[in-house]
Amino acid sequence: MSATTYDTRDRLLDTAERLFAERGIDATSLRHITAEADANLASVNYHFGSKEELVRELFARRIGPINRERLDQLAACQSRGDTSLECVLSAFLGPALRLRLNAAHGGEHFTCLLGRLYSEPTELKIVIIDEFKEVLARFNTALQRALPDLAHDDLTWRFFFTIGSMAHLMSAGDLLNTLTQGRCDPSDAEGTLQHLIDFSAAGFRAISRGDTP
Amino acid sequence: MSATTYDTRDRLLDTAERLFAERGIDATSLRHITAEADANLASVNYHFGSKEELVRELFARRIGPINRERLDQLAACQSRGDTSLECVLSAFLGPALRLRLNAAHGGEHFTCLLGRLYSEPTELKIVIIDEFKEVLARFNTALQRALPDLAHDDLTWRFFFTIGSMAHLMSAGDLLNTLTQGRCDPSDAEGTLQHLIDFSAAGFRAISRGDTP
DNA sequence: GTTTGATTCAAACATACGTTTGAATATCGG
DNA sequence: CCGATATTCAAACGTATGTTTGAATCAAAC
Repeated sequence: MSATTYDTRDRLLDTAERLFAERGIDATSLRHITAEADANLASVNYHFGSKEELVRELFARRIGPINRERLDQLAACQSRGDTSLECVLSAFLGPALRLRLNAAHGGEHFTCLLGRLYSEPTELKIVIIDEFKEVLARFNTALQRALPDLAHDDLTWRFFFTIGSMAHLMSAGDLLNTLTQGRCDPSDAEGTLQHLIDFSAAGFRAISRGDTP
Repeated sequence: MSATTYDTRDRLLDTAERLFAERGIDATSLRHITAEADANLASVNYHFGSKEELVRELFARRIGPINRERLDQLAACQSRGDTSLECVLSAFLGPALRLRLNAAHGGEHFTCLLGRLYSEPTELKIVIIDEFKEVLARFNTALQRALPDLAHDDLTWRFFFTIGSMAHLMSAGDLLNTLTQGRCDPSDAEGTLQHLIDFSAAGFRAISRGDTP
């Protein structure tokens, strides 16, 4: 493979990522992508085989690193002897929220795509969720250790709510920024993370009236 | 307009709602909708003018009632003298979460669509958000009244997180049900509402370390 | 029973899509 | 410089989409 190969391939991936985030996957045509990437229409099928494979590769190249960073940070908490809820939440939420800042790696557009994935009906979701399951399991036990008195189902509900807040932040964060005229700015990853951890940690520690009376 | 008119129109709306929820709007063709609704292909354009108008009408017929119910319940809290955070949250979240139960009105499929709307790039969102803005403003002041000591920006962040949890529940609630093998079941609207209120209310009441040190 | 208007229907239209093809071009080891 | 391989390119293919059309069917009023 020559240098040009990688160039076109990566240009296609980056352009597709941006356009998918802006207009949605279905609504973005290969002609649109290749036109903006200064590539030939056939190049997508040459380099990836099909549009679906392009999408798959696009997600794969980002999701792996995020989940690895999550597990790394969780391990760092534990080796540091810090089993606090805040540390676990930071390990889970931080890598995803910081994606927005990785403009150098083009992560800015991907956050939106990833946030939207949770609610999209595509079967691609199943592949992603599968890879996500191990991370979910690990963090579940870490959360249980941080909250030994919380009923297991309550923990599941609250973890789900936290993921919802995170996903909403990723997919609709720009809307929040607009509506508040910049007063709440999700592109400040550390401040956003702090806000979300404050909110979520308190939610996790709430006294449950749900179904354990 | 004869009775048959309404029949076909409503059959189209209901079928479209279900298919859109299952496969997404873009991925659902008029041929698929009309075939499944036992209607002619041209009937969509006859009754609605275009696919986009069908979508618009589909959202309009559900969103109005939800927001009206929200404001009604909020007014009920206030006339009852109950200005508690829980009452406000219940007024906001309840009508949306209960939609899933309104199988009689076909609301079950719409929750998924509505939840997804928050993260979809369609310009349809702008129309919906506009109608949503007044509701948002009313609940914002109600929340401020319930939490007089909370900084305004903190309140905005936390309201946003709450909406994220709600949206995630609506669009991906089935996933939670599957992953927990039915232990966490979002189709039990009242139980779900209680869980979410517990979580969110505690999050609202958290001591902020965000940007007001 | 005929007329009028609303609704359905089969067929066609134009356009856009993802994919394939086969020739042209670039790249690089020998 | 040559030959092999990798990449680009313009063009076409087949299919699916949303929309339009004009005739056929229906319902009810006169």
